[in-house]
Amino acid sequence: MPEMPEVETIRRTLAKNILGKRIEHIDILLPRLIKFPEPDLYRQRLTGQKIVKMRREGKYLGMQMENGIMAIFHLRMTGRLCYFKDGQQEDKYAKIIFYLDNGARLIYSDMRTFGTLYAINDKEREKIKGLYELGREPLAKDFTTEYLLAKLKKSNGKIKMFLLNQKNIAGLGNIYTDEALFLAGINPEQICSAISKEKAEKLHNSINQVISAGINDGGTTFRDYVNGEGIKGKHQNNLFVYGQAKKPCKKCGTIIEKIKVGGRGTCFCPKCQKLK
DNA sequence: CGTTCATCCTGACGGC
DNA sequence: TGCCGTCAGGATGAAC
Repeated sequence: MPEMPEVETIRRTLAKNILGKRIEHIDILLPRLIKFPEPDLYRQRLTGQKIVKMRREGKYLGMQMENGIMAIFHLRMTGRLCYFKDGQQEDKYAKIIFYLDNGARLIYSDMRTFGTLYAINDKEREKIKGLYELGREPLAKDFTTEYLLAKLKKSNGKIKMFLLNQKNIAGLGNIYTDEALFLAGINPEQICSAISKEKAEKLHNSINQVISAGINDGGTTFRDYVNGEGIKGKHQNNLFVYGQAKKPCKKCGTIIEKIKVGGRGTCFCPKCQKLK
């Protein structure tokens, strides 16, 4: 489940391997994953181009080409983008294959095929609604307590859903949302507008803390996630609540509960995260 | 406009 | 052993 720390780890591990390489040929095994432009034009825009920079915005991964085109990937749930050395066997869910000029391949694979791919110039950003509507992101200078508090005051929904909404904060998913709420001591069903300034400040710090811990651990691997070199993350060993249902809370020993909030599985400690 | 809910898809797992 | 239902979860678009 790639969230910001996972996508950032993929960005870094791919940059090491593919910057300066040229795409010689593209195999499109599942064309419907390419949302814009049409697959033929997608191939045309990227073939022969040199990869000059790797970017990331929220959970979107961007591969900047020398002709100004940006190849954008959103991995959704089970997408993977990995570098395969010459002769290395690809996995069975390979969907889009980029052949590079050193004999290696960059392979987009996806078991559940929810991922989305694009190739846009800088005037076409509105083609990807989720990208240009992204909120500010954790660890960024402009992600302040004031920004968070102002957004919270305007929301009548539950904090869990608020944090998952990319328009509010870019890059959080189910894992880091549950973890941040635990660290801040906030119940996932808490109504946003009722959250105090003090709690908002605590939440702001907790979000930054869990995201940087996730990046330092190279992401969280629960089932599918691997980085750009096919290696699993380590943050699954450092989780407080996500995936810990029926286990004792690491802070107070109370049994961690799992409930549904807005249709999403949600883990929390009923004692550390009391509803106010 | 804000919020909620079903939907896309495949595989793993539990119950019987 | 096999069949069925449920769950996993990011984003989108429809419905309210």
